[in-house]
Amino acid sequence: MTSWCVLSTRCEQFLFCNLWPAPCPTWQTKVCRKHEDSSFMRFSSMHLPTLKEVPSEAEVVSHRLMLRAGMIRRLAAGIYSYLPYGLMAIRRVENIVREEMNRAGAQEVLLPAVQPAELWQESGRWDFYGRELLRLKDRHQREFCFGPTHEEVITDLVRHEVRSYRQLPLNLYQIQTKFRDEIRPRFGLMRGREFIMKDGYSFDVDDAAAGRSYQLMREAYSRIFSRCGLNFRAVEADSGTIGGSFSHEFVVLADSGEDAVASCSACDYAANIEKAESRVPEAPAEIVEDLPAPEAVATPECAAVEEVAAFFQVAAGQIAKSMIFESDLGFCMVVVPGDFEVNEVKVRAALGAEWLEVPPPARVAEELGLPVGYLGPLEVSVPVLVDRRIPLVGTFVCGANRAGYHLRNVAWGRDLKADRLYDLVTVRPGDPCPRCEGKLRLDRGIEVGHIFKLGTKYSEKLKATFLDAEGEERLMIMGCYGIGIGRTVAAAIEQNHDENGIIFPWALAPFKVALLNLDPKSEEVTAAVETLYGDLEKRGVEVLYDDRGERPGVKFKDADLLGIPLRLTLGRKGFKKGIIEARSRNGVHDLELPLADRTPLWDLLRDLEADDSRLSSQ
RNA sequence: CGGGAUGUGGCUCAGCCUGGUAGAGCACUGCGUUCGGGACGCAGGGGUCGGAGGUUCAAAUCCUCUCAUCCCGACCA
Repeated sequence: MTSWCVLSTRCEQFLFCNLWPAPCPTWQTKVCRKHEDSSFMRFSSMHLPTLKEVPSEAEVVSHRLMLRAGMIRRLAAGIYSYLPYGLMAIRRVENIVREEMNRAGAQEVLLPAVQPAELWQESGRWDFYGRELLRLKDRHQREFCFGPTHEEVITDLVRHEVRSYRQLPLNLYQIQTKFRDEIRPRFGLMRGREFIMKDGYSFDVDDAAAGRSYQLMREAYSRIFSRCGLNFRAVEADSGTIGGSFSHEFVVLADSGEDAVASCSACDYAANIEKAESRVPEAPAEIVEDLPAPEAVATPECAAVEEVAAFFQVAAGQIAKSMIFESDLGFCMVVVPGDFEVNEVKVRAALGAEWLEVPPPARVAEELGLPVGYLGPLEVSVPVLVDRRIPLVGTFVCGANRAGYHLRNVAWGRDLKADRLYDLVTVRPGDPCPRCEGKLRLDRGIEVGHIFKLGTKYSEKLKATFLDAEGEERLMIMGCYGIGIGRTVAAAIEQNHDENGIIFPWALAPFKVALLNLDPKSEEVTAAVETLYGDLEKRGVEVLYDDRGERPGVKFKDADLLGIPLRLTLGRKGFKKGIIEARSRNGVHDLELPLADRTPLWDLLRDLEADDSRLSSQ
C-alpha cells in the first residue's frame, strides 16, 4: 500500500483536498483506512449475502436484484436496511452529488430529522400535508413530525442568520433520511417510505438571481445523472400546489417507471405527461348552415363514449365527453373531445384548486341531480370548463343530463359557448408537438430528481427577509432541489441489467473488478492471484477478490449478479497458458491478458472507464 | 380508501377442503467424493404453523376477532 491514498471517489476527505491527485497533506502521513477496509475486499470476509432464490416480495427488476445481490433487506413496508454492498453503491451516488453540488457553489449541512409542529403550523402545512406526514409526540406531549422534506427547517435557519443582501445568494443542501408515509409503498427503494434524499435550497435577492440559481442547479443535475451513467431526460413538470414558475423533473427512462414522459421526436421538448401539451390546429370551427336544433335521442345502455359513438355511427372525437369534478372550490364540469382523456392535474391547475377528485356517481346524483353517463354541458348549474379542442369539433353529440338520452346536433358557438378555453386533456402518442412540426412520443420513466423555483411561498409564511442595498426589507426568493439517492441506484439497475444480474455503470460500481480465483487450493495459482490482487490494490483499483472455496460456477454467477464491470479470472488452465481471462460485464470486452505484464490490464481499465463516460454523455 | 390474496424453520413453498399433534427443496454444520457457469452422498441443527379467543377428547387444519405483508384499483360519462 502506498503511503497516501490514491483514490478519489470513496474518500470524503478528498472533497477538502485541492491538491489531489498529487499527494495530499492529510494522507501523506497515513494510509487511508477507508480504502483499505472497504474498497479491497475478500469475498470470504465480506458480508455479502447473495440469494439464489427471489424473495416473493419483489416485483420489479431493481428490487429483485438488490435483494439478491445482498444490497438491501426489508425491515417493514417501505423501510429497508442497507447492507455493505448496497451502501457502497449509495455512497457512490452521494459522492457524485456532493462533488457536483459543491462545484456549483452549494454548501452541505445536516438538518434535524425530527421537527417541531409549530414550524409546520407556521407554514400552514401541518394541516395541509395530510396522512403522509408522520406525526410524533415527545414525553411532554409536544407534537413533532419526522421530516418528509425540509423547507420549513432550512427557512427557519436562514431567517435567523441572514439579514443582508450581502449574505446572498446562499445555497445549502443536505443528504439525509426522510420519511413519507406513502399510501402504498412499493418496488423496494423506488417508492419507500423511509428513503435517502439530497435536498437543497437556494435563497436569492430577486427573481433574476433566483433564475440563475435554478439554472446552475439544472446544469449540476445534468452532470450528476450523466456521471451516474444514466439515460435521462430533464422534463418540464407540473409545479403542483407548490406554485412557482419553473419546475423540471429529471427522469430516467425505464419501462417499469411510474411516470410517463412525453417528448418530441424532432425538437428537445419534453414534459411530464401531467403537464405535456400538444399543438391544436388553428382550423376554425366549421359552422354548419341550417343545422337543426339539438335533439334528444333515446340512447339506452349507452354510457361510455365508445357505446355512444357506435350508437350514433360517429367517431369518438365527435362526442363531447363531460365529467363532473369536485374540488375545494365546489363542483364543476369538464368537457373534452371523446377521443381524449381528461387530465386531472391540468383541471386542478385551471381551477386553481388545492385538491380535486372525481365524486362517485351517487354523490353527483344526490348533490346535482345529474345522471353520470349521460352528462352534457348544456343548461347545467355548475361552472363548465371547456377544452380548447371542442371548437374544432364544431358539431357534436353530448349527454342530455337525463338518464338514457343524448343530444345530437349540438353546435359550438350556438348551443355551447365559453368565455375561456383551457387545455384539459392528456396528450397521446403521435399528437403534434407544441413547439415544432414533430410528433410526441410517450415513454415510461423514473423521477430521480426534481427542481422547483419556489418563489416566496415559504419566505413569506416564515418571514424570511433581508435588507437590500436601499435598506428596504424584502422577501428572499427560494428554490428547492431534490434527488432521490436510493431511487437513483434503483433506476440505474432498472436501466442496466440482464437476466444474470446487475450491470453497474462504472461510476456507481462499488467494485470495478471482480477477481476470481478458480483454484484456491492450488498454491501456485493462488500466489499469482494474490500478486494480482496486490497490484490492483496498489494501483487503486477497487476490487472484490473471490477467494472462497466455492465451485467456479458459483463465483461466475455471483460476479454476474453483483454487476462488477470487469471480471478477471485465473484458474489452473489459464495459469498454465500464462494468461488471465478478462471479461467486461457489459459483454463488450472478452479477452486474454498476459499474466506477466500488467500494462494491457491498466489499458483495459482505462478504456472501460472512458467507455462509460462516453456512454453517459450521449 | 375500495377490491383481491397471503401469513407454516433464514429463503421458496406443500400440508388445510376430508381435525389425530409438521414436511420438501434451497441455505446452514460435519465428513467424504467432486471442482471452468449456482455439484453429489451420508449424518446433523433449526419451526409449534402471524397473534388472541372459541369449537373439540384432539386444531397448522374449523369459527370469530386482530395484526402484518403483497397485488390491483382509486380515468368513469
